[in-house]
Order: sequence, then structure tokens, then C-alpha cells
Amino acid sequence: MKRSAEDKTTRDSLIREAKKEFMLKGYMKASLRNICKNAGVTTGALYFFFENKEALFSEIVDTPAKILQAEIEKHFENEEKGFGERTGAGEMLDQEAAERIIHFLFAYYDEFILILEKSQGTEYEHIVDRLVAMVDQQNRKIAGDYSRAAGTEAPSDFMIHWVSHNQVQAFMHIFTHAGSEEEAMKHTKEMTAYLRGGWFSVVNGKRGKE
Amino acid sequence: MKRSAEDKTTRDSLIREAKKEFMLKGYMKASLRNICKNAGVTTGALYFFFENKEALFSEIVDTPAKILQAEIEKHFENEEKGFGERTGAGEMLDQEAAERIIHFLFAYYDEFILILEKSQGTEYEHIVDRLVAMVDQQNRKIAGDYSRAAGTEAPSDFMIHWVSHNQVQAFMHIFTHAGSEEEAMKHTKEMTAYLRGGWFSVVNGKRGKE
Amino acid sequence: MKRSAEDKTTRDSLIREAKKEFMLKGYMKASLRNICKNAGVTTGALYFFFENKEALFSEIVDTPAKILQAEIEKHFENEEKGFGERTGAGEMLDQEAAERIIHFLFAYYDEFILILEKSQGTEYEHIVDRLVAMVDQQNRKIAGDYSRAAGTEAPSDFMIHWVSHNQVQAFMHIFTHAGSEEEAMKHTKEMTAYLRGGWFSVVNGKRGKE
Amino acid sequence: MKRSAEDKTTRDSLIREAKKEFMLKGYMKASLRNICKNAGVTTGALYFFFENKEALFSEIVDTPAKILQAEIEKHFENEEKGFGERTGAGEMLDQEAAERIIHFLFAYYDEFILILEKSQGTEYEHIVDRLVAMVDQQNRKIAGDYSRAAGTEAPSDFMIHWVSHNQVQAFMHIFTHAGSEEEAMKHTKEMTAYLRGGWFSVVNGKRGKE
DNA sequence: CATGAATGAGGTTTCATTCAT
DNA sequence: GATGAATGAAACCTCATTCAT
Repeated sequence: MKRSAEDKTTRDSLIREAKKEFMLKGYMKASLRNICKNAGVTTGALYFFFENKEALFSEIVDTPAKILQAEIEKHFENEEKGFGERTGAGEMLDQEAAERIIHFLFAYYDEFILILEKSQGTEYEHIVDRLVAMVDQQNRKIAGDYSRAAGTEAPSDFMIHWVSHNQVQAFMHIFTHAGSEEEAMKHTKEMTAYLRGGWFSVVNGKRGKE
Repeated sequence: MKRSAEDKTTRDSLIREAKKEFMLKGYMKASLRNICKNAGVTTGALYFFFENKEALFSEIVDTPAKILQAEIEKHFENEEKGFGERTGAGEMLDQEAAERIIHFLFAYYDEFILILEKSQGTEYEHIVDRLVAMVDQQNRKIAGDYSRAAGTEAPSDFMIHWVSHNQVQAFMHIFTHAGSEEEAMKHTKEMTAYLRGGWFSVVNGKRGKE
Repeated sequence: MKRSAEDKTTRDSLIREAKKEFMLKGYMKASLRNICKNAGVTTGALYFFFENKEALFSEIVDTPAKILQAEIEKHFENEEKGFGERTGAGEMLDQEAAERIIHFLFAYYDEFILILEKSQGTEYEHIVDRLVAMVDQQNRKIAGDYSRAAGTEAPSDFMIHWVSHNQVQAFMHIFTHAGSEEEAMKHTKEMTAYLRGGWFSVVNGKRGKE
Repeated sequence: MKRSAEDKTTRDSLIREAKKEFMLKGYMKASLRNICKNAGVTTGALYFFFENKEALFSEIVDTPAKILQAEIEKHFENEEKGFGERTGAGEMLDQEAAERIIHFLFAYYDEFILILEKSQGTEYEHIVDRLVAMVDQQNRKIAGDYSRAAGTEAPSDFMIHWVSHNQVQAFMHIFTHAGSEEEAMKHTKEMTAYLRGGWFSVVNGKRGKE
């Protein structure tokens, strides 16, 4: 049976309606029956395309989620290689990298909203924690290198963890609070300054206040 | 039927078991049946004391939540009166106030964990946003005062909002990541330094880096 | 709400309709919806009384099943004590014991039909095997004793197992093929003769044919 | 698409996987989807070859089932003709005939396991009853002939039915409990003795015990 | 105060089957 | 011959909630 341009395929309708439903109610409260009804098919059809509720959610968000993680990892590897060129702390996520990530988040706006705010009850509900852990590991290295080079005391694990947490939060905040990608980009610079300032205060210990 | 000292009243048992259940599964996945079963009563009994599921959750967390908000408001009022004494930005939440809040959070440890991490599906799921809004309002004033006094450009609304967000997050982070109140107190100082550093970078614009 | 004499309680209605449905369709094809519909309640009511489908089936058949096993065990224990009095093989299940069992089976006619013919998909589907195993153990002892006393060769494990199997089958056969308890009792005697004849043939080896 | 020698045709794959699935789960719990998945085709393909689930099961077991019935019928006809040669009761199924049947059962081992233990929910679930009915009819004749010749009282219909039942059961038992055809053959002799012993006890009435 | 019973709506999932292509 | 899509019905079960007693 031919389909109208709006419908495309059943699979597409299902994903479209699933997005809406998950967006509106969150994963747990979303109803598959509702999704199917709105997509104009029976629940059986849904189960032809997707293994179960979680797989449907996964189908929508997994690719962006995976890519994001990969992007960050790649970035850290690059940074590793160009260590000598870094001018100092605070550049763990330099301007350019930050912008690439922001761009990516906006490219998959709906998907990241789902991941960040509507994924409770799925395996994605702790994705932020996983990102923080990645950043944390990297920051630990950088902080160690820096303090050794500068002869200062290394920051506490707690503060490093907080900084990592904060860096990730910063991205999420820009993403969820900026009305558009352009606006977000503008904020990225300011944000970088902020993070740098906080990081200096931590890494330089008392000297940061003088 | 007489009750043992441990049980106290049915109401207490219900609240005790509700806490456990909400803690374990989060609000949405928590089962009233389960709570009642563990409390040794039937669901009817629960509905004698509490209007519904959300009211039960409320009963546990509302008082601490309200007090926290009140504390913060009171603090801001006090700050208002003592404006002249402030030495500068970053002190919106000074060390002493910060410690009072941390102390309070730990005094109601379970309740705040419930509010912060287990409340999805209730009216409390956005309490952090409300706190942020309060802090935001205050920060806006302070930033305005400061920039007028110092002759610098005021930070963007966006960054003020972020700073507010971050201040609240900082408390949450300390609260949820410190193993004990003592440990939390230790971190509060470092954290204050961090927040101050970030704030300076924003408020002083380029000069923050020099 | 008062109920008519026919209905007694909802629980009774449910059990009554469940019996009918299980009887008619067997466990697996039985529909809980159907049972509830015929009992005039919603499925929720069923789940108030019974944990799940299997528990409902269990509720109906478990007591008789347990008692039957216990009866047989008790019988074997008694036999053990009175060993010297036994006149020979074939009396493993003497007339009196047989009649007690037949009586019991008929006392719970529906339940044993369910157990024996409608329990596929439940834990009871192999109950006959378990009974056979019990009888088997006992027969092994008896055959050993007898062959030692008579100086004959002991029957093969295979044949002992068959005899056990056959004894159990005999009861089931009488139970399912007799129209009434009275009729069944009549057959029990003949059956005992049959079993005895078979047993002799096995236990006496070649001599049985002479 | 060409197929490997192992696959032969789609039809063969389907039958092969259907056997596995029915063997593993029994007819009712077997899933056509699963069968198709394991056979590497879609359900549509299955329905090209087989009308429905039961027809698929039939395809596997029907031929052996029919042949078995025919074999038994043929045997009875032969027996009829050679009546004078029979030496007495208990030989309704003589050693040679028994061995032929056992051989046949083992020649279609899987199929008969399916018929005997995995066919609930199909028309084959009562095949044993049908076999018993056939044997029953024959036994009735024989018992009549014998009692007339010997001047004894004929056994009750009930006991004749039981004997028939038992004869069939005996074959099933040997088939399902022997590890191999060889082993089965060994047991056939003992079993014949057992059946004869039981039969004598019934047919000779009281004299059987003397 | 509390029970025990019951509702009713909804949940996700599975199934055999069909059919246009 | 076989696919891929879809149906439609039914499956078991869980839930918060209500209410007469």
C-alpha cells in the first residue's frame, strides 16, 4: 500500500509518535497503546519493528548517545597527543571542541532532550554520570600534569570530580536553556571563561585568591 | 491492637516503609501495596491517613523542602539589609550560610535524597529549578549593584542564570557526594573558592584572566 | 453486600469457575478473563485472592495432591514396620490400602482429574512420575528382601520400575474409568489380582512360567 | 538463493526446526515465529508449505502414527486367520509382533516421542486411547474365545479394557525408558512374561492364585 | 482505625495468521 | 517461493483507588 508523504512508513510513524509520547510523558508513563493508536497501527505492528518498549526508546536515542560519547573520547585522545601545546588548565575542553559538541547536541535536539530529561526507567537514565566519569578521568590526568609542572598541590579528588561534573552540566545547561544553536554558541565562550575561572581557583589553591 | 515500641503507630510504620520503598524504587515505581504489606496494614489504612500516593510522598518531604526554601529566602533578606558590608561578588552565599544549609540538608538526609533523586513524577521533581529561580533573582540584584559600583558591564542574564544554577548544584553535589556532614563541611570551603573564581571570571569580563 | 446461597463468596465463585474452565480447556488454554467473567468479577478481584494463574490452580489441587503423597508415604512406613507379616510380594499395596486410596481419589474427584489430565504447564504435570518414583523405591526394597529370602534372582531395575509404573497407572485407570466409587471398589480386587500375577511372573523369573 | 546440502530445502529446514521446537516445548508452547527464525525464513514461508500450526505438527508425526495403527490392525487380522495355532491367552501380541513394533517405534524415535509426550493440544493427544480401543476390541474376542473353550467365566469388560490399556502402556514404557533399540528388545521378553502373568490371573479367575 | 473486597483501567507482550508484493 | 508488514485478539498482570463494614 502506498503511503502519503506525511506517513512515509509505519516504522517512521511509530518513531514519530513515540518521540511525541516520550517527550510528553517520559519513558515510564508513555503508553505503547497510545503510540500505536496515534500512529494508526495495532500494537502487534510495533512489535514487528521493535523488540519491546525499551528497544523503541533505544532506537530513537541510541545513535546520538553513542556518537556523543565517541566524540568526547576522540577529543580526549587528540588532547593527549598535543599535550605540549596546551597553555594550561581550563582548556580540557577548548572552545573549538565545545562548539562541535554543542553543534552536535542541537543536531539531535529532540533525542538529547529525551536522553537528558525523559529517560528515567531506561539504561540511559545515568548517561550523564557516565559522561562525567569520562571527563573525570581526563581531568585527573590534566590536574596531575599541571600540578607537577607548576609545583602546586594537586586538587582534591572531590573537587576534580566536581569540576568534571560541572563541565558536563555546563553543556547540558547551555543545551537546554539556549533557544537556538546560535544563541548557544554565544554562551559557550562565556561559559568557557567561567569554567576556567573556577578551575584556576581550585588548581592554584590559595594563590587563586590573591 | 497494641503495638510494640518499634511500630509506634500505623501512620509511622507507613511513613517508614514508604521512605524505604521510595528510596529503593523512586516515586513512580514505588508500589503502595508493597508499602502497606511491609507496614503490616492494608491499603485502606493508608488511605485513612493520606489522600493518595503523592500526598504520602509529600508528607515525607514537604516540611524539609519548605524549610529549605524559607531558609534561603531568609538568608537573602538578611543579605539585603547588610549590603554595605559585602566585600564583593561571590559572597551571595557566604561560608556561614553555606554551612547552615549543608547542616540542614544532612539533618534530613533521607528526605533530601528523596527530593533530589527520587521525586520524578511528583510536584517536587522541579524543586531544584525553583531554588535556582530564587537564587537567580538575588544574583541579578547583586550583579547589578556590583557592576554599577565597579563600572563594569553586567553579565548576561544567561550567565547569571548559570551561576545561580551552579550554586544550587554545588550544594546538591556536596550533599550527595560527601560521605558525612563533616566531610561535606570540609568541601564547602573549596567549593566556595571555585564558585567565587567562576563568578569573578564572568563579572569582571576579560580582566578575570589577567 | 449479601450474596445468594449459590454465589457464596467471590472467592468461591472464582474457584468454581476456575475449576470449570481448567476442566474444559486444561491449564494452559484456560483464560483468567473468562473465569472472572463467569464469576462476575473483574480480573483485579482474582488477583486479590490469588497470586497468579498457577496459584489459582494450586489452590484447587494442592491439598489433595499433598495428602495423596502423604497417604502413600504413610502406608509405606507402616508396611516397613510390619515386614514379617507380609506373605509375599504383590502386597506392596494391599487391598485395604488400595481401597483407602481409591476412596480418597473419589472424595476429590474433580481435583484429581485436574491433576491427572489438565495440569500441563503447572508444577503438577509430573506428579505421576513423582508417585511412581516413591513406589519404585519401595518396590526395590521389597524385591530385594523377597529374592534374598526366596533365593531367586532379583528382577531387573527396568522391570521393577515398570511394575511401579503399572501400580500407579492401575489406580489412575480405575479412578478415571470407573463410573462411581462403588464400581471402582469392585475393580480394585480384580486389579490387585492382576498386579499380583504380573509381579509373580517377574519375581519368580522362569519358574513363573512353569 | 542456492542452499547448502545441510539446508536442503526451506521445507526441510522448517520441519527440522519444528521438530526441535515441539520436542523442547511441546505443541502448545512451541512458537511458530521461533521455528521460522531458526529455519531462517519468515512466517509467510511456513504458511506456504503448511496450512497452520497443527498441520505442521501433523506433517511430522502423521505418517508414523498412521503406519503404527495399520501395523497393529494387520497383526490382528493375521492373528485372526491363525487362530488355531495360538496356545493361549497372553499371546495377543506375541514376541515377534512385539519386536516388529518396537523396531518401528525406534525407527521413528523423535516422531513417536512427539506423539506420546508432546502432542497435547493436537488431535494426536489421544492417540494412545485409540490404540487401546483397537487392542481392546481384539482382546474382547480372544477372551471370549478362550473362556468358551476353557469353560471359565469371561473377565469383566473393565479388566479387559485394563489389560488392553496395559499392553499399550507396556510398549510405550519400553520405548520411552530404554536407551536403545537393543536394550528395548531385551526388555520385551520380560515384559511379555509380566503381561502374560497378569492376564492369566484375570482370565483364570480364582485359579490364578493357586 | 482498619479491614477486606473489589473496581476499572491500563500496562506490555505474544501469538497464529493473512496477504499484497 | 518467500518476504515483510500488519492484524486483532487475547494473554497475564499491576496499579492506585474506593468503600461498606
